[in-house]
Amino acid sequence: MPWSILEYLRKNPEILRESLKKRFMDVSLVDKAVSLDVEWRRLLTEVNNLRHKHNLISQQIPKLSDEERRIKIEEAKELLKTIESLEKRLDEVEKARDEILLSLPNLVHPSVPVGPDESYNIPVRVWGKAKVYHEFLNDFLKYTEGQGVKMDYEVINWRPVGHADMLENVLKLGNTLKAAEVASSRFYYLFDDIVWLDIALLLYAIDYLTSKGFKLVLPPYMLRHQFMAGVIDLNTFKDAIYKIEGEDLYLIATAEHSLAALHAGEDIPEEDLPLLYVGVSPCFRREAGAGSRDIKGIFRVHQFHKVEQFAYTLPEQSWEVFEMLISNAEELFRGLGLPYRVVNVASAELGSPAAKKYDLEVWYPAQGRFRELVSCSNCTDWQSYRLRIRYLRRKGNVRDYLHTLNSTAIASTRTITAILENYQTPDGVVEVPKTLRKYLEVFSRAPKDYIHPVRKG
RNA sequence: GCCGGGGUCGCCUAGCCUGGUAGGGCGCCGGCCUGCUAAGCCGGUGGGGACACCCCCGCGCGGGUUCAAAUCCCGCCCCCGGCGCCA
Repeated sequence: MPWSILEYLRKNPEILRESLKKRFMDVSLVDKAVSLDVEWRRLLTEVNNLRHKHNLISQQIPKLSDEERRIKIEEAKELLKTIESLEKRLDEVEKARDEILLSLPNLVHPSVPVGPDESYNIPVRVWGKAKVYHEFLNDFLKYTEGQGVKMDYEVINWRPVGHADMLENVLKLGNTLKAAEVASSRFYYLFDDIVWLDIALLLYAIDYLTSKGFKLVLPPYMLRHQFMAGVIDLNTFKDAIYKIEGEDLYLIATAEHSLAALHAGEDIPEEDLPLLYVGVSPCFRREAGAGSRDIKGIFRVHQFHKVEQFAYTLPEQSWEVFEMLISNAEELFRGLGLPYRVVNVASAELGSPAAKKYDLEVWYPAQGRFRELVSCSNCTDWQSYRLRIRYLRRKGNVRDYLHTLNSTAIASTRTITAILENYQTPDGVVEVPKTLRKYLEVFSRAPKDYIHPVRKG
């Protein structure tokens, strides 16, 4: 039972209340869970005692004479009626308790800034030299020095074209209007050089992480409800997840989901930990709560490709691995030459599974703001409890829930938008980041140095 | 999709027909013994509640029959083999 949340519920519910407060959630959930748990334990003891009585009678029956047997069977039947009604009550209480328990978010780590929205995110690091259009200079300084970090920049006097216009109207290598007609909005057709770019970005991330010892995985793109529910919370389910009609299958919104399910129900020997995986998959997202935000272009779409880092660790390793995952992501973006800041995400923006989250946000010169390209979370034992994944320590026969972590390595379409804004020149040409060239060289028709706008014929 | 075989406490396996407290082997943990190791012996090795004794639940999952289900019945999942279909 050493799931941290259940343990605190019984031993120190105040910790849970504090954590819910930090997330700006209803604290009364804890009190409900505590009283239901007390009631559950009381009923369980009562039922167990009666079941014991019934077992004793059952065991006597085969040894008795016919006459005595009839009497005992009647007695057992009477007892069963009482047990059944109590069991029904026990079952109800247990279901009610578990429903609350499974709806509780992870405990917020002490180092997480407390705040109701993303404006409370705290920048922890910056890298690179941002191209800042003079009209955006105030905003840029607000997001950097205004929040306590100093970032290198150069002021430019031409306004870059937004990524959506670059794709659709300047390079003419994407068609979201036709995709909207045949699929719906937030879908896209991409062509030629942008497709090569998508592939090269994936290869780049896969190459980097496998060379660091991560095990490469091509996972299932769909999961059963039971396993999906083990990885995400109800809100994510509602807003992000597509269901296959008529089947108990759900499209993954990230390889994280399949990678977390990879060891569901298993006990992993401690000497095998940490387990480091790099998954590559398409990601499907309903974006149900997004309204008309980022409706243009391919920044926020229903499907994209992503290379994902996933780790299973011992509880005492997870914070160290957490820093390792974000630094891997940072290294990838330094390789791409995209200027970024890393923020420690505010408590209310964490999402239920995470105890702490870093976002890596790249500077977008045409939009004049930082935008999230990487999300790195330590889910501690929140997912492993639901999926029943434990580590096994032979010394002392310890079996306990391990920690799971996940982080984007590279999400293809969003990274392409960042390249389109950061690598464009005033004449509409987009330079290909040098790191990607080795992954493009092998293809005869892939772009090598520049992506040029189509000339009007 | 159809037909047949199967799923037992980490692994292997007995029990199922003929209902009556789930047994054995291996591995692992702890102890005893021993100059050390090995062997040998003893105990433990699924979940939960009280945590001192103890008790309940657990044989792929979910129902049913019964005083009593690993065992009988129904539905589902997965694995193996055959047939069909297929990139």
